[in-house]
Amino acid sequence: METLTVALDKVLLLATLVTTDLARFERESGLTTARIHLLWVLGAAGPSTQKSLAEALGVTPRNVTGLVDALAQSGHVSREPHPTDRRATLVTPTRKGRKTIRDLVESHEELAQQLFGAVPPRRLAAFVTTLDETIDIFSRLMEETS
Amino acid sequence: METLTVALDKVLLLATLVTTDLARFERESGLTTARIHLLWVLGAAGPSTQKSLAEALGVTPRNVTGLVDALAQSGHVSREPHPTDRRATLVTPTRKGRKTIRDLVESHEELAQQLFGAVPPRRLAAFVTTLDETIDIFSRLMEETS
DNA sequence: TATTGTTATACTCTATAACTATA
DNA sequence: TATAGTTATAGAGTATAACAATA
Repeated sequence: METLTVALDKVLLLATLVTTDLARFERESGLTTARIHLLWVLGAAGPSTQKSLAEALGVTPRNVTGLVDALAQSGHVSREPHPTDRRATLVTPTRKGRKTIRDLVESHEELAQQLFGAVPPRRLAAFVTTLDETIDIFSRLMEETS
Repeated sequence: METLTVALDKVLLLATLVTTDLARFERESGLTTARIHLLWVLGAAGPSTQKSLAEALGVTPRNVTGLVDALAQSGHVSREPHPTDRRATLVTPTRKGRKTIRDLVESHEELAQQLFGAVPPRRLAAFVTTLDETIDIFSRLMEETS
């Protein structure tokens, strides 16, 4: 039973370390977590309405208004007219925004390599497999309790 | 290289799942993350000055004032006079606060068992070992870049 | 002179509700 | 009538700066 607690502590520690790395990107880019998250979604989905961003981020449309205001102010996105729906706007990354998204992807890949690059491939495979099992168990637990 | 990205994605997913579980505790207790964190530290350290809480939590003393105000209002802690330093107060958990801390510890242990209880012991040992390596690498990386 | 905790002020993220323009 | 996005308002967490009481 003690082994179990040790393992969870390590997962929590790892989660903290990953969070810390994201914090570093925030400092360097001058952006906040919420704005980075919006840019990340925008990078994956392409120009989007604020409604769809609100759904993807799991926040209210009002909140998206504020985030887009800030990202427009800092020059990362612009509001473009929707081609067919005059009520809607298409939030679109600017050149600066696209560069930030590229940096974010690179930082993500760099982290993956530095985090796991030195682990022997055989052990890495075992790690991924065990993590898969763990996540399966965890996911079922979450479904039961929610 | 692709395997690396997959592995990091799983760690991020796991971190999200752990966060989700904490959110459940928040809903059930009516507390927020910041207040739970303070209670957690208090449970580990015992009655503490606000200064030491600020250092443990990595926030400003002013912030602790607000968190202790809220936790005192909800009946989880009280401000007691410091026995030797009349400037300082000893933030002390009430009976209700102590119960919440016990629930939090139990929830933590329960999570550990549900998360890892179904994993065969041999695999669990491998998991912990691999995670140790991973965290070593990650920690060194963090030190270099900070 | 240094330290503990407070008041004052401000910014970010988040929410609900009411409203405007458009579909 | 329904939807996209806004203004209005509010609460939580965070910060810096100035200040009081005490060390």
